[in-house]
Order: sequence, then C-alpha cells, then structure tokens
Amino acid sequence: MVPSTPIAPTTGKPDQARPRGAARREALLDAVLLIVAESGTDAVTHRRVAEVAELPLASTTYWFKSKEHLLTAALELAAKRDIARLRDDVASAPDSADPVVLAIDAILTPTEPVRTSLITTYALLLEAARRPALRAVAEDWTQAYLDTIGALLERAGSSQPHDDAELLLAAADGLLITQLATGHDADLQAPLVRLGRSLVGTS
Amino acid sequence: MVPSTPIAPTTGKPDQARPRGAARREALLDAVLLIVAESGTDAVTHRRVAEVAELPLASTTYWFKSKEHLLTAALELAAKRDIARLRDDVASAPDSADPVVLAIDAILTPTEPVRTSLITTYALLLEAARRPALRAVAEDWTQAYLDTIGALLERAGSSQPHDDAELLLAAADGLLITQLATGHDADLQAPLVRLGRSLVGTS
DNA sequence: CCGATTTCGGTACATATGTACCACCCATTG
DNA sequence: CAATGGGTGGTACATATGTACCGAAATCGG
Repeated sequence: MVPSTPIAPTTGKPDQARPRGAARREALLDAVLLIVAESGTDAVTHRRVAEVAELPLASTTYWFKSKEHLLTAALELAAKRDIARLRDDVASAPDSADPVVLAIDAILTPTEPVRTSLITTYALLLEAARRPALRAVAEDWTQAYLDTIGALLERAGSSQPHDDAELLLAAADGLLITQLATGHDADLQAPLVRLGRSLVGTS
Repeated sequence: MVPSTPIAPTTGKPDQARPRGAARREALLDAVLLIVAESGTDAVTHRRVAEVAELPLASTTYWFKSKEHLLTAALELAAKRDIARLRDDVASAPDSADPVVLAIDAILTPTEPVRTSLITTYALLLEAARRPALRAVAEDWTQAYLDTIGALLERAGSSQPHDDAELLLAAADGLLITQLATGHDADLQAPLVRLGRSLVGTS
C-alpha cells in the first residue's frame, strides 16, 4: 500500500515534511520504535519501516547496513532518550519534593503518554537477552536508573541506597510488565511508595 | 537441514521416537518454546518448528490452524506447566521451612535449569501486551503466583499478604529481566529475602 | 561555477514464509 | 472384510522479505 506517494500535486502533505540527511536516520528509528510497540520486533521489516516513516524503501538500507543494525540503533536511541528524560525529571523537581515520591514518579512517568514506549522498552531489553551486541546498552540504561534513583534514596535516608534502588526499580519494572500483559491499570504509585518507605525505613 | 530424515536405516534415532497423534501437538509446542527462547518469537516459523520437532512441515498446519494459534497454544502450555511447577514446589516443602524463603525460592526456581524458559516466559508475556487473546492466560498466570505467594506471606505474618505478594513478585520479575538483559548473574535470593522481610515486618 | 561525493529512490532478485492441496497410511467400526 | 475418517507427509504457490544495484539529484569544496 501507499505506492511511494506518486507525486501528490497540491493536495496532500507538504512533501517537504520529508526529512533529509541525518534527520532521516532518526525518522527511520522512530518508525522502528513505533512498530515494535504496536506489533513486535518481528513486524519490523524494511518495507514497513519505510512506509511508517513515509520514506522510500532504499533509505532503510542506506542508513542501516542490516536489519540487525536497525534494531540495535533503535534500542540505543530509546535508551538515550529515556535516560535524558529521567535526569530531566529529577533535576527539574523542587528541592522540597519527597525524594521517594520523586524517584517513583520519575520511574513511572513514561507510563502516561505512551504506553507503547513501555512495550518497546521491554521488548528491546528482551532482545538484549539474546543479542550480546545489545547488552552494553541495556547495562548503561539500568545503570543510569540505579545511579539516579540511588542518589534520591540516599537523600531520603537510605543506608544502602544502591541495593534499595535496585529493588525499587525491579519492583516497578515487574509491576509495569504485569500491567502491560494483563491489560489492567491499577495505581502503581501507592504500592511503590509503600515499598520505598519500607526499604528506607528498615535499613 | 535435516531433510526429513530419509530412512535412517539402523543407525540414527529409532525413528519411532517420532510422536504420533496428540503427543505430536505437544512436541510442536515444545519446539515453539525452545525457539522463542533461543531466537525470539519472530524466529517461530512453520518450517523451523517442524525442523526442531523433527516432524514434517505439514504437521504444523494440521495441528494448528495458524501461526497465531501456534503461539497462543505455546503460551498456554508454558503457563500451565509453570503454575503446576510452582504449586508442587510449595506443596512439597517441609512445614518447618521459612515461608518467605520458600516463596522466593519457588519464584526463582526456573532460573537454574533453563535460563531459556525465563526468556520464553517474558517474551510471551510481552506478546500478551499486544494480543488481547493472550491476556486471559497472562492473568491466570500472575493470579496463580499471587495466590500462592500471598498464602505463604500470610503464614509469615504479613497483614496485607496480597499487596506484599504483588510487590515481592514484581521485584523478582524486575530483577530477573534486568539480569537477562545485562547478562550479569548476581545472587537474587538475598536481596529478595531482605525485601520480603522488610515488607512483612513493616506491615 | 565545476567536479566529486554524498544522498536519494526506483527496481530487481533470490530466498523465506504461510498456507493450501492431495495422495497415502492405518486403526476403528459396523 | 470393507468402508470410513482421522492422521501423515510431500509438494506447490502466491506473497513477503532482505538486500544488492545503479542512475539521478542534491550538496559541498575549490
């Protein structure tokens, strides 16, 4: 479908919307992330990516030498963005904020806008379980979370902030995945805050 | 490869190893689970499944009307087996066992023998996030865990066993996924026991 | 302004894939 | 024993897919 948008004379999109150069690379990766979220990694084909990005098929092979490369680059981009988002969230919070609540909100933020981005995240992490090439990215990603959340918990009075952050983060991941898989949507903030306080207190 | 095992006269496998009838159905599903673990859901093709199961291609379409059906049936089987395994583990433990440790060991058991089965589990759960048809299975699966672990925590003195089980389970899932994704293998039992005691105590 | 290099985009092609088809085997039943 | 029907397995085929190729357009250094 969509036979490469023949000419699209006057009507239709500005056609100048088509990104060029390096921006095109990112547009393709955005398409990959969207597809992974909606239909899984197996639905990522050169043709589908091109179609979603509204770019010609050949652009996918020009910017990425293989499908493998396309997927790893997408994971890297997702990680980069989410880490930046996390740091921003924490940095821009008022100093008066409760560190535990702040930490949990920062973890839970991506839930709201795009449930899809969450699926993408976990799908790509799983991919890392199989492809060693992705391990490093997965590691950086989790490390960034551990550092950020650990610092907050330390501020909250935890005596073993690293271990506490690990558990809190894991619990959040687990709850999110279960929620995705079952389709429910209970409130996650309350139970996580309880856990956070329990951990920090019991130290 | 393995061109349907032409005749395999005397050497080679007994050829009678080939399951027939309904057993064949399960052999195919086993193959699906193995493939998902090793190469992801996208690697599940009729041909590959047949090859791994050492059965003819047509057997896959005879027992399952579509690839979709093949995947959902595999998830159901994995869930059924794991739930039975969980209950057995708990039921066969001595009464003197510490309920918290028992609960955590029961959750962590599948780690040891087949790291692959874990990948399969999470991969299929993610699949459920996209295919509503799988939601019910995912729900039963998590519910079985919640009930079992909840009962143990109640025995351990928890005043809100359901909530505690939810958090403990989530933390275990999160830690396992991170471990899979990064390739590390730290000890998970200790931190989870700490969390379990912290939750039960703080009630 | 010009040549070189990068980027673009249409197309071709070998292979993989889902699935249908159909002939055969074999146990059960009447 | 014949018929019947579920099970088995080889094969065909239309379509999807990864990727190579190559000429045209854009961009940039001089």
